[in-house]
Amino acid sequence: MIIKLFDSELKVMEVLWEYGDTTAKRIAEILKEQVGWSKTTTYTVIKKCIEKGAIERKDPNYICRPLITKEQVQEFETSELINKMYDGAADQLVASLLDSRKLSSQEIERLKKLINDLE
Amino acid sequence: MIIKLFDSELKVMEVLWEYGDTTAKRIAEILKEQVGWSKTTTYTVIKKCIEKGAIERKDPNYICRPLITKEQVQEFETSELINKMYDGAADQLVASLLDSRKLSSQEIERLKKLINDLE
DNA sequence: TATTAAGTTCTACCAGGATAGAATAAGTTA
DNA sequence: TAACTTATTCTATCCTGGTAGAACTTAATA
Repeated sequence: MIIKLFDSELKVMEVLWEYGDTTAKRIAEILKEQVGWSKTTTYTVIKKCIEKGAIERKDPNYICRPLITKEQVQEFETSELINKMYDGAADQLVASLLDSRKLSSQEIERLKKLINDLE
Repeated sequence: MIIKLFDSELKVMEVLWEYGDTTAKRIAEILKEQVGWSKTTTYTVIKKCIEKGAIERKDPNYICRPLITKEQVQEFETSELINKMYDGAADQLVASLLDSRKLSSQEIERLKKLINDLE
């Protein structure tokens, strides 16, 4: 399933991913605290997420449950970046990362292991 | 230098990166052809790029010259993604790429080489 | 120099995402 | 059931990026 989430929607999803299934009320409290959102804002955005199929809310307790994982969104956003900035070539992105020294030596070690252990 | 380029600005920059230094007129022609932009739109966006320091235009021929490279923008956009979606950890992004099978086996081979040859 | 054409800027409109106040619905308790 | 609280939606505003028409300026040419 491919859904483009806006930044505001992402904020709501992140609460769910971090805190697990919970009520709209609770999400509102958390976002009030974290980013100062009014209760209404949170409810509006939750509604959008439900309409988009990113959240479902079933009786009896009206618990909000994410229908997409953080990994799915990561993948989607990453694909967008690759298409927009790297001509669709994922390896160019990695090459650029290695190149730009954005990775610490520990990270590089970890990746080296990852990639060599592949398949 | 850190500049956030909007999508429209990126279009102009991409023309410069691809075609090399050239006149506003030429850029307008290309973007007219490529994406249907009116001449005015192109000029407006070029102006924004100049104000932002992404393009310079010097006498006598009013040639537009990019002041930032595609690589810089790639790096910037990639950083944004990493911060937004991967808690600032670049290696998580790479791990996710390996995981999601976005990379062909050729690409993986190439990366394996790249990473093992590092340092 | 007058006329025309090309280059550039000024200004404005439009769409969409972010945000929230007021209104309404639903649930609770006396 | 009335009074009150809490949950939810309706509607609207604001802001910003994308886009371009009209006006203006500069250059070319008759």
